[in-house]
Amino acid sequence: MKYWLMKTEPDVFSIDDLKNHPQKTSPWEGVRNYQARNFMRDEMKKGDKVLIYHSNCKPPGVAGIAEVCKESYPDHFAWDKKSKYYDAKCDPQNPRWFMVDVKFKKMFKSTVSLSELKEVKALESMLILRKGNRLSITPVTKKEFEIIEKMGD
DNA sequence: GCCAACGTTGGC
DNA sequence: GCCAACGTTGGC
Repeated sequence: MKYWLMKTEPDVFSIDDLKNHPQKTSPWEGVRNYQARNFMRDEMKKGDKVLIYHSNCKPPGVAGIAEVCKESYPDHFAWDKKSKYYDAKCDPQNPRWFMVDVKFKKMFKSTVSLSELKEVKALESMLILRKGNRLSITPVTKKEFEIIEKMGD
């Protein structure tokens, strides 16, 4: 089993939105970055654990936990002209973008903020803490996941 | 709102 | 294939 961190802007889609979805699941649509796509398409498996990270908000940080409940399939929003994730260069016969579905697991009592994460020595190699990192999906180690989960409880 | 860091685009 | 210009991300 693998561990991941997925960023989302809570104004657009928050962990509360995930919790309130039918069956508490949702497709993770709209990823338009090849590296992040490759993680979803090739490496994310059912049952993998996911830290849900809220970005572009106060405070930024990990808000809770989800898990992968459906493995990759084409992101059909790419050819939905009404979607804000529409990509004119995409051909449904040859999908370019993929997504997985995630299921809500739990909300932290309070968000484990970015500044708190930065204070933990054992987390210093996390990609999310690197300056200028913009990748919206990053792998995390089991240890990192467990430390953050404990911080949130 | 600012701006540094990054990914993508497109001319050459 | 290089790289400048551009658009986006995201913390502050």
